[in-house]
Amino acid sequence: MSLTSDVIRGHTEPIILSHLIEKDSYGYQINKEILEKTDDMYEMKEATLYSAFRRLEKAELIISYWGDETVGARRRYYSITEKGRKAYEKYKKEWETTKSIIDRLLNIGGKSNEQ
Amino acid sequence: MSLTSDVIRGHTEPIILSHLIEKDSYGYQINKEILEKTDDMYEMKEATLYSAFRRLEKAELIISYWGDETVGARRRYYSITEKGRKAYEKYKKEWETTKSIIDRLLNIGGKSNEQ
DNA sequence: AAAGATACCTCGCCTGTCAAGGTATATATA
DNA sequence: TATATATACCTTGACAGGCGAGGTATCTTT
Repeated sequence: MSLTSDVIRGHTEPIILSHLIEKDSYGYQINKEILEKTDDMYEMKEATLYSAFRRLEKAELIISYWGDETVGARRRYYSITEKGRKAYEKYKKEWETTKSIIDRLLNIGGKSNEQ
Repeated sequence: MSLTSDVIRGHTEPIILSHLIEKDSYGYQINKEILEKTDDMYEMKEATLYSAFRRLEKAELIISYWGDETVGARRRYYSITEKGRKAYEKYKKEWETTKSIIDRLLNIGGKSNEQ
């Protein structure tokens, strides 16, 4: 594990949205996909994930429905809304800004160092 | 103002350290320099700044001393320690990792999209 | 005299993370 | 048969960092 929770804070929701943009999904699956995508460098804890689902649904960025599994444990699927897509696009742009601002504040990038 | 507090969380301390690497400084000055560096896009709130100073000093990443101003308000200067320099270098490396992981999780960068 | 800049500080609320605990189903293994 | 492991959901309560709101003191400008 590599990322601290303080650094990931603020990205939890966009990360979830980015998964739901590709396809409807459910908690357990998103959790595993994050692990895989990051080569185990980041694990979103279940409690964190589910509390984020609650916030996202309340904000109407996602909606949920029960899967019709006839076998195995039931799954609650989440689907991104139009509002969610827009929020995600906004988040992405903000992230580009964030990166450049933090780079500047950490003196990274070599831009305008001299003179 | 652009950065949210959730996104900045985890960067407050490295940002302060990056200022102190260049020169000893004090709260009010660091605060203004952050504003200038980011073209007013990010303001570190005073309460945030001072609580970070407390943490950093407790962790021995910085030390403080009173300036000898004979005029104007007194200033408490902060100086980065060797431990602080090392922590800062570590933070910087971690930030590079963080950026690439979040990029990946947000589907940014176009890397490995198509097999 | 009043306002604004410089400079410090604390208290207490709010919010997101997460350890710890729980439930239920299915399958593999000893 | 029991037990472990994987799948799948969930809640509670502690904790930590950000920050609004409030405070103090000095100096300069109007």
